[in-house]
Amino acid sequence: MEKKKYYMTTAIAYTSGKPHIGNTYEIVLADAIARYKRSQGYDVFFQTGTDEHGQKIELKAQEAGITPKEYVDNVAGQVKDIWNMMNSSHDKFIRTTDAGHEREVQKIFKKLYEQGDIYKGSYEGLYCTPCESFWTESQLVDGKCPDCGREVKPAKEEAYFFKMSKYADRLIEHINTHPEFIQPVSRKNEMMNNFLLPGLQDLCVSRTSFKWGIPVDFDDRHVVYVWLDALTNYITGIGYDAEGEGTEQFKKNWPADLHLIGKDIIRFHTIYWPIFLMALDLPLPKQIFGHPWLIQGDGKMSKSRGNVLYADELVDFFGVDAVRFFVLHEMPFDNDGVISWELLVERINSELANTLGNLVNRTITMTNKYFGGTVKDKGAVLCDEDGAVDADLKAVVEQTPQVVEKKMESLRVADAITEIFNLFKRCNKYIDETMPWALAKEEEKRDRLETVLYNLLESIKSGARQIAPFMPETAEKILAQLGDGKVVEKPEILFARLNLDDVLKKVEELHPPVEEAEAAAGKAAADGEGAAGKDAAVDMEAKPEITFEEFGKMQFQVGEIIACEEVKKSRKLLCSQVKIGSQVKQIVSGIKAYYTAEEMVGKKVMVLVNLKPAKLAGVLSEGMLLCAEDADGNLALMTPEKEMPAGAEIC
RNA sequence: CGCGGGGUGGAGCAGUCUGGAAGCUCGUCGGGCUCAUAACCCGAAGGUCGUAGGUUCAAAUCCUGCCCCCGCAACCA
Repeated sequence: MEKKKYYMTTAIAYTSGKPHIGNTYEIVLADAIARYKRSQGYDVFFQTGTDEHGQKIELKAQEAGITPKEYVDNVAGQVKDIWNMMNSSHDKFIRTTDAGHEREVQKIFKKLYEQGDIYKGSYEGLYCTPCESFWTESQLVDGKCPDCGREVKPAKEEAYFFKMSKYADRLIEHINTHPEFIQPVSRKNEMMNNFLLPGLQDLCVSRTSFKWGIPVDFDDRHVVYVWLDALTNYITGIGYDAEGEGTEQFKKNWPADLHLIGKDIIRFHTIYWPIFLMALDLPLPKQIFGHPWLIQGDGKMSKSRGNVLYADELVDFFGVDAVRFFVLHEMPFDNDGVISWELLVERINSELANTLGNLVNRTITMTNKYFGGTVKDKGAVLCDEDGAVDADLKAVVEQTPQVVEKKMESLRVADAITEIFNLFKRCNKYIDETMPWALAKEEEKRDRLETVLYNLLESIKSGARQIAPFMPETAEKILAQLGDGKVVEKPEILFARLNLDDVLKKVEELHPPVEEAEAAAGKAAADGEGAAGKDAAVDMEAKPEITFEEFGKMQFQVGEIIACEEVKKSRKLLCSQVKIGSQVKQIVSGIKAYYTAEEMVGKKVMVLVNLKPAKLAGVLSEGMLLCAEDADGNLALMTPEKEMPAGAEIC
């Protein structure tokens, strides 16, 4: 019988920087699904890759003083390394800068243009020249540019648009008749209510404002804008041809069985992508799963606190499979999951070291101790109770694959892993129920003892084979240790128990949080106030040296706050009237969380006076109140240490 | 009225669509066991399911108002 094909993809990673653990989660999840499907006999093709065009990358490269291509080559290399390190078993890694992809995107663009789905139009809107941005009527603040507060004037910019509305009805119909199309289902309504039912706007599919993209071949001032470029990787990667039939591989694999993506881009995959496909007269993918995000549990992400988590560092600490296990097991189906050093250690100790590692270890030890490493199935039971216990263990072993399959079918990977671990827990319980060490004391119970160990070994092997898609290396190690007929003499510890304090200490050494800075700044602080020790110092990245002249450009003065109110519709802003000499300036500051409007009034504060005015939340701000900020973002206003009049220069 | 997610024993979550005895993991306490990585097994304590109403024989679950958190966007000037 021919194997059923299964084509799945991840989103392609945007190459603006090194992917962190949250990005890495997706590839691990995809890989687990791919491996599972393969184990089920599917002929899987698993594609991942990188999305490498766009203005942001152009800018990043410019900052780094290299070409965009050099920049993305570098990042794409990092992405590949991390994916490989995580043991991703992808069959293809596509880059949107691959020549084949670029050529095909041009052909697709042209085809859609020629058949009238893409038309040349213009971005009509209100243009702010200094900001080089278009705004709609509704975005304006007091009729002016929301960014800089200056005048805008009507302007047009040429652009290509895709006629979304033409296919909307067909898409709505498809979504309604294919309830499994969007996963989790809760997202379906969101898409329908927010975008489809109110009516789709045509999508702008080209840009002229930057160059780093795929040129529109018949109009090279334009570059293909991201979605048409990125989404099409799913078909170009397997050999789609806009002018022909495409490769055998394409014919075999399309439509995709699963697009695995983050919940943030569900809209693009469930609306734009299907519509593009309709326009190309291709069948739609069977399922799109918008997985939740992994978020950091221990406070805000902050480099100075060393809690931005990257896969390679976690792997250094815990090993690939422990990290794979954690992200797969800890991720709820439709809620964000939490990751932190503490949680990692807890899970690794409890599940991997205690439940699984220890089980394998104790089983092997007993097999060696009592039978020199080899046991056979003697089928011996001493009483009815023994029979019942054995039967129960076997039942669990036999049922687990089916339960796991059910979970995996609905993409509930975390639950599937839980089921497999229930099998291991059942094994631990079995040891307690049968008490091999007691059996070993009586010669006439030797056959029963051997039977017990045989059952155990077989059960663990079954569990190990099932855990393979999720923890491939571990599964292999367990099977190797249990051996075929003879267990190893000295079992290697699979997962050592970790001490949380040791781990945290090591983390701290790797990311010196405050200590070093404290030592450096310690002296200054010590003779200032008596409150040394407790006060954590803050380290920040050094900025380039400036000249005295540059410093002199900044005008600092003491200001007195004579009135202050909250900015409506804003969460962070207070708007103060600040008296500086004889004039009064209006200054908006993001300090609502730390000061109330009332307590602001009357304060003498340090003001940067000659900062270019800007609008914040539609309110004009004509300067800046200076604050000190600690590592947690707490703010304290700077005030003169002795009484000074409003307007006094600070120099 | 910007968009969205969430508030369930000390911690992290499931359960909510399809009302019907409040569950999982960790932690705590007590017990058992000693083959094992102070691991394993059993038991217990601990919850007004954010809050106020409503529907119902029955609400964590459905409806309405309110409070509080968190992302994104915006606005940390």
